Formats: sequence, structure tokens, C-alpha cells
Amino acid sequence: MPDRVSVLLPVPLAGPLDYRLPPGVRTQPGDVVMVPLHGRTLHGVVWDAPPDPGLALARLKPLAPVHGLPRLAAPLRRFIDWVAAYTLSAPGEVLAMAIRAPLLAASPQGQTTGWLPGDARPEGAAMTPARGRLLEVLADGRPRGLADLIREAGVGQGVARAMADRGWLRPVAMERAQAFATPDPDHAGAATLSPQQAEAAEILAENVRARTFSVTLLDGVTGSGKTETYLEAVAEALRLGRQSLILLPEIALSAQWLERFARRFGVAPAVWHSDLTPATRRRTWRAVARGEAAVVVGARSALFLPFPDLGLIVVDEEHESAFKQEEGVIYHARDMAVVRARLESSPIVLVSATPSLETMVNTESGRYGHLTLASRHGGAALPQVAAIDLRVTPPERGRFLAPPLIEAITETLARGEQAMLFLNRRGYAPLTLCRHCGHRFACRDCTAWLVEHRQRRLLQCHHCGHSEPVPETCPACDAADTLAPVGPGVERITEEATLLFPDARRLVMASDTIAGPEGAARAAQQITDRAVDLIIGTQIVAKGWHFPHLTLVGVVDADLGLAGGDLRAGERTLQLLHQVAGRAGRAEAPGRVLLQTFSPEHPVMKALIGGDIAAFMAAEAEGRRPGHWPPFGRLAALIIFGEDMAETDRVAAALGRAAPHGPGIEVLGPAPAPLAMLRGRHRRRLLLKTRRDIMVQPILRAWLASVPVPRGVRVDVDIDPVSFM
DNA sequence: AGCACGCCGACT
DNA sequence: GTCGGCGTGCTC
Repeated sequence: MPDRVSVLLPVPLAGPLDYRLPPGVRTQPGDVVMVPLHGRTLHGVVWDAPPDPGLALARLKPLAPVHGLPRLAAPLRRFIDWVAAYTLSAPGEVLAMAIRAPLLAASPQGQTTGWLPGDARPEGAAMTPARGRLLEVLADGRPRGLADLIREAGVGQGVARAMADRGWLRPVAMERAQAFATPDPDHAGAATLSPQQAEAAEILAENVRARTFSVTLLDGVTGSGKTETYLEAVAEALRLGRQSLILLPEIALSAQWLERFARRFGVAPAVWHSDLTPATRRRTWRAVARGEAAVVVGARSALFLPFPDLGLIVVDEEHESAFKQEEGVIYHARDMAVVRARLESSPIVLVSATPSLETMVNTESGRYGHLTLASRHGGAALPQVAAIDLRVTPPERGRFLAPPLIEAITETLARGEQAMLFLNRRGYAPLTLCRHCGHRFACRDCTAWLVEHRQRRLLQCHHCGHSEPVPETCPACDAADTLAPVGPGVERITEEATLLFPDARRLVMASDTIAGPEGAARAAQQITDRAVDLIIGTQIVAKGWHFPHLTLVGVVDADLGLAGGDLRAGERTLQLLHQVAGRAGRAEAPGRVLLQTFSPEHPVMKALIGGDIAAFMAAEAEGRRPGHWPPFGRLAALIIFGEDMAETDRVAAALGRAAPHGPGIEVLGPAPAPLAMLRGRHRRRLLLKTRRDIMVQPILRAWLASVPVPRGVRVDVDIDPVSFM
């Protein structure tokens, strides 16, 4: 009988701490317990690590068992340890992502009575086979409601009632189960699949039946029916009674996706994202942990839910950088989803029309399976993409729409079809300056210009949220009426469109004009109902929408994402623009896409115009291979930040001097981060680049341990960085 | 993380 | 003379 166990707590400690087991209390790894820590009491989870026998038992504080919460399964515990080790985070920080929400939100509502065996058999009570079966069911230590207990033990109501009355069973408070309707895999809403889709769906279903780890890339042009195809794999998991997890990059904007799911399966799936109310979070968490939520669709944080029987993971839009968590525990949900699938021995499907280079390379090496849907569903043709060379046909002075684009919009609207203008920039103008003295409005806390939002009469920093009213006069030279907007944002494009197409009904879609999931759903409905003619939007219009009457997409500034020299600038721009282009011509009428660019000969533009994304990605791969850039090598970034610039620089310089070296190891920096100041903190970066066969974590651990970091300065580690800001 | 312990300024 | 500022350091 052990007298102590190790307990992992949701705080950033180096590892689990040991606690004393009170007499008669037994626990298993994964059990939720309450423990004292430095004068407070918190929830923790019994961990697998052996306790330290060297610690005097008297020095250990006692734990208290918690009933009514499901045990965290071994694959999730190993996943938590794995993510912590990989990201160089404290295991407790990762645990916090898995348990914090449901435990902190403890509410007395929704409680019901569960039953556990009493301390001893009451006097005069005989042990009968039925009573024995009932006690056997409870031997796992999990309390059950009376009805469940009767069903599981196969005994009559009288047996259980009598045992409870005589104190042979003792009552404990237990959470009431929340009913989550189970999606029906054979609901009448199944779409008719094309032969190609059916074949891919069957392979995915076979992977689900195999109950082993496998990774499959499902790619296909926009509108080829990838969703319908992978939903059949979900259907197969449902038939096997196993759970599925579907990760979407931005669940808040996925109203149309949820509609499709409900059409296919008759009910809505369980939804998980950061904006859920505490009560819903708690209910959903418990339903997942009890296996009652059969399908969960969620943002990256859903990856840490306590599935007891995960049979399938799907990562839709796997190339999306929104899967990268950039704060706290810094991780890439797509990559960690593959790890979780491996630990759960379940298949995972990565889905994208424009797969990331990482995933492409893994399919080519044979590590990942590869299914392709080559044509659009229902006979819709792919949109025709053409460039508008802004050097040849520039817009009028002070305008941003070139004559060929204006003409195309005019024609489209005249035919009664819808057009969309895409510009990945919120607000009116990205920079405001004083024509008299040249003063530029910059954020006081960030290395960034303030963006004018003319409707709200504000200058706003898009990095820290700081905003100030637009002044009447220049704060530097006091001149009046000299402030000039430089460059366009969607507001300014809307203004221009109002002048050019006064009769068109316009809709602006940007994260600050579309409020939450309901707003997005409403906007989508308006477009589907043909209540608008011209949509002007930022990247949120790119996200998987199906707008059957939209036939023209104009990209106002196709070159926008290419500046900056980021490793993935080309790849990312191609993915985004391809996604936007895919909104055009999804029904009978053919679609057309016009890219306004200063360099139509750029490989990204040529790939979009010629439709040959594979060739672009192959060239991109060859560009990265020789320098051991990802995915042919490993990267880790150190971000050093602090309010005191001199201190921050000192730490960055010390890390630079202590940089690891050796064959296949290279360190770049220190250098000021592109956002050299963010929220009032100075930021410096170092980049560690190694060959693929070298593990960066031990190198980083030794490196960080060799340099003292004073208070006020912090060093964050970003393994496999996506953003270089 | 968060709380206690600990060492220097304005109050009863 | 105490209350309390938040600066280090530990939490089984």
C-alpha cells in the first residue's frame, strides 16, 4: 500500500510534487485530487512519475480525493508530458490547458447524487450475488447515479435502494451528465459523393477501422468537397462508437461549417473554443471526458480535451498559421495533433487546398498518405485567374482600383452577380502623416504606425489595441487640415467603391465589423440571399465560405504579404490568395479572379495565374533544402523582452556570446525583432538553426541555463517558429 | 502562478 | 512605534 503519490499541478513548476495519501485513500494516475500548496488549495492530477522515497513522509502534505470527475487517460498524460518537453514549457502549464477551465468553474448547479461503497457491510446484511455485482461495478472508485448503477450491475431497483438505505452505499455529490445529442452517421443528409470523393472517403474510413496511427493528407482544389469526404470518416468513427476531434483554424467564423455538419448528421457537434461561457466549457469538458460528446469541433485548445476514446482527428485548413499558439505554451496545433494521434493510436487527416510545405514533404517521403480530389464538385469550373499590372494600368491618382478591375466589377454587377474586393488590411489607412511637417503617427508602446479608422474617428494600434482620437491639428507642428492618409485599408476601398458603384449594396467584412459567430453567420446569410452585391473584406472572407452567386474576386494588393523577407512569405501569400480566389464561381456561373500587382512575373503570381501550385511548392522546397531551412532543418527562436532596453540588450548579447556551436548548428542574432517594441517591451531575437537530425531541446536547455536572466527580462522559446515578428 | 517572508517609508 | 509597499524565492 503506497503512502505517497506524485501530483502534477496546473502551475509552472519544474515537475510534479509528492503528496501523502491519507489512510484508506487509494489513487491511480490520472485521478483528479485536491492538494495544499503554499497555503492555498488547488486541483491537481495524480501523475505517473514515482514519488521520491527520500522525502520524509511527515514533511509531505496530504491530498484529498475528488469524486465525480473522470480520470485523465494515459495517452493524454503522455501527451501533456510530450508537449511540455518539446516546447520547453513546465508540464503544469500544459496540464493547465487540459483541466483549468472545468475545475475553476466549479458551480453547485447541475449536481446530483452518486453512490460509492460504504465503509463496511452493515450488520445483518447478507452478501448476495446481486449485491456483489453492484459492489464490483463500484470497485473502480467512480461514483454513479442510482439509475446508471442499476443498469450497469444488472440488478433490480430494490437491491440498490436497500443497500443505500442501510448505509452499505454512501452518497457523494456528483456532476449531472449533460446530454449531448449523438450525431447519426446514417442520417439522411449524406451528400452524394463523386466516385473520386467516395474512393477517398472509403480509404479514410478504413483508416478509422484500423484503429492505428496513420497520417493522411486530403488535398483538393477549393470547392472539391473535402469536407463532405472527411465527414464520412467521422461517420465511420461514430459507427464504431468512438470519438472524433475536428480542428478548425477559426471556429468563431465557421457558421457555414456547422450548418453542413448538422445537415449531414442531424445534430450539431460539441463546440470548443476560447469564447465559451464557463458553464458551457465545464459541461462540454465533462461530456467529452465521459465519452458523451461523440464529435468535438474546436480551435487549437480542443487538442487538450480529455477524450477517453479518440478514434479520429481531422485538422482542416492545416496550412493555416492560426493553428500556431504564440503566447504562453507556444505550440503548433497541427503538429501536436499528429503527436496526440500517435499517442492515441488513431488516424489523423490533414486537410487543405494548399498544404503547407512541411506536410507536402512528409507525403513525398511516404510518411503521410496522400489523397487528392482533383476537380470541383458538381461540375463547377475553377476560377480563371489573371493579373492586372499596376505599372501598365495604374489607378487614378489617390485611388486604388485599376481601370480593368473597375470594368470587371461593373460588368459583373450589371449581370446581377456578386463581386468581392479583398484587401488584408483593416481600417482606412495604414499610415497617417502631416503634409506640413512630415510627422507620422506611431504607437507609443509598439514599433508600429497607428491605423486610421475613419468611421470611429480613431487612430489605432493593431498590435496592442491602443487608440486615440484623430486630432484636429498636427501634434508636432500644430498645423490644421494637413493630415494625409497613406495607403488603403478596407474602409478606404469601400469609400472608393461607393463613388464608383453608388447603386451596389455593399458589405464590409473585417474582424472589427463582424461581431462574433452570429455576425459572421448573418453576413454569410445576406450574401447567400443576394441581399448584397459587393463584398469588401479582409482575410476573414477567405475562410471556407460558399457563396454561390459570387463570380468575381478582385485582390486589391496581391503583393502585400510578400514584403519583409519572412521564410514563408511566398508560401503564405499563395495560400491566402488561392483561398480567396476559391470563393469565386462555386456554382454554375464561372468565376474570375483579378490580382492587382506590381510584379506579375513573381513566382507567386505565376503560380496563381497558371494554377500550378505544386510547381511553386517544389521550387520553394528546393530553395530551402540547401540551407537546411524548415522542413529540411529545425528552427527555434529565443525572444528576449523587457521594459528596460539596456537590460534586454545585455541579456540578448550574453545569450549571443553563449550561443551553442558545432557541426550542423547555427545561431543567427541577436537582432531587434521586427516589432522591436511591443506593448512597451523591447524585444530582441535569436534564431537557432540546426540540421534535422539534431534535437534542439537539449541544446536550448543547456544554452538557457548558462546565462542568468535578471528580473524584468524574460526569454520565451518558440520551437518551429512560424512568425518572425 | 501566487503566496509568504522580508526589509524600508507614512500613518495612528 | 505599527501598517504596508512590492522585491526575492519557494511551493511536496
